[in-house]
Amino acid sequence: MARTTGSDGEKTRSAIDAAAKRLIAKIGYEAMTMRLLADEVGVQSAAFYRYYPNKQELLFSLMRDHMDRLLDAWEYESRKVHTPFERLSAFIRFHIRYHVERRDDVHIGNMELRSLVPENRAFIIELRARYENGLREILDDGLDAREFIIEDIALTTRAIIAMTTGVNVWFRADDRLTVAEIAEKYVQMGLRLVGAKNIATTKTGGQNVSVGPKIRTF
Amino acid sequence: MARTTGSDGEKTRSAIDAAAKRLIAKIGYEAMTMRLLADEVGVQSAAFYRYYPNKQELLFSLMRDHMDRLLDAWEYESRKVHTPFERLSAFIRFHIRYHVERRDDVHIGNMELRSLVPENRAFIIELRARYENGLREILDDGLDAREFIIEDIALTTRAIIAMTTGVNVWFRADDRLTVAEIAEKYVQMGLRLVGAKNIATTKTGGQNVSVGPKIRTF
DNA sequence: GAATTAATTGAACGTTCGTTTTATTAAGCT
DNA sequence: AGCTTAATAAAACGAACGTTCAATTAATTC
Repeated sequence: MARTTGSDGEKTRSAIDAAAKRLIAKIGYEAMTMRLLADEVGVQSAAFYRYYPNKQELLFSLMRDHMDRLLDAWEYESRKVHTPFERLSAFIRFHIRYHVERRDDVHIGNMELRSLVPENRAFIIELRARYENGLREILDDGLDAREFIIEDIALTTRAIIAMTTGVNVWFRADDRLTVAEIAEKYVQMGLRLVGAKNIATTKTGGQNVSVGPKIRTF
Repeated sequence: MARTTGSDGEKTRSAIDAAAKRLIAKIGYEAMTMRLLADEVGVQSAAFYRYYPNKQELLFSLMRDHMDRLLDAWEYESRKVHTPFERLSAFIRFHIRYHVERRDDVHIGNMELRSLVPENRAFIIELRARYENGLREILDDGLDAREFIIEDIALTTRAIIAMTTGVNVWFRADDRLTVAEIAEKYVQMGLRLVGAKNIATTKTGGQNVSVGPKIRTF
């Protein structure tokens, strides 16, 4: 046999991308063999090489595309907000939602950096730094405007990124909380972490009521 | 040739363990071939099978031993502190220090869970849950004693774990801050995250001075 | 409808994988 | 000194790896 009826290059390409994301996220890049990938797509493994020169280029392409989309999405989102308080809230909300909705992409981005050859790895790391800088600028501005209390901006940036990215590790769609609810709780925690002015933290004060809906708390 | 002069089973075993930790942390379990491992140790790959039945058992052994040591170390450390405030501070300090000092172990523990066969994976996940429970109990007690303000204990537990574990991702020994200094900053952030009573968060109040040394702040 | 291009198969390539087998030598014991 | 056990080397195993190649058929173009 050879070309199959109804075969279409564009469809096959996106089928390869989708299958690769699923497989790499599930078992890892090294563990995903070209034959496993081909089976998932429903073609022979040789068909792959019409679309990518090799396995490494597939991984790099998936990771770069993901980072491009992430940066674009945040740039778009960040235009809507202006005060440091609003911007930090928006960042955390955006980060958690986007990451939970694109779990495979994010998981691959976090786990498979080491599977990239050095040149490709450096490229992706640069994009990641650019994304983190978005948060750092918010903290900087909040500090300048005396809206935040932060001892160490670099550390706080990393702490917020790590904390919010961590949601992906344990989140399951059937959890007791929706993504939106979780995001709001993390917004609260993030604001408190930077000592945002209008977040009460005394025992009696309770939580700020100006942000997010009332949510059940287990 | 065969047995080499000066060869010693115990020494070879620990040489294998040490080399495997380095290699797996660096390039990943799947990417570490038995020949790479043997080269790192300075033996033939067949020698490995005197010490482990197969590659999987080596990974499982490394991960289980690490978790056992971690649990023991925290149990020992936790006996020294009693109030929720002290206990949370001690946990964060311990977690960061221990994790930074055993980077390879921790990195393997976080990255290679998926390389374990299901039975082994379940075993390690159980140990991880036990460790996280240690933190959860502290938050529980702090809430009961009205020393903490926490909306959601499960989420806050995960946030603190993620935030502190994240240090391992970026920490380098030649950074501007020592491990101890970083740990203290995270203690501050952690305490603020749970609204610990005697941590000031008003703009004028500045940071709590009762915990940790004064440290330069970049 | 013939020629061209796109998409894929099936088989094979050489290499490397984890592991096993067998032989050999060092160390420890009596 | 002779025997036993511990520790390794060297070579080989079949299986699986990423990738290539030639052949073949579907779709498109003229």
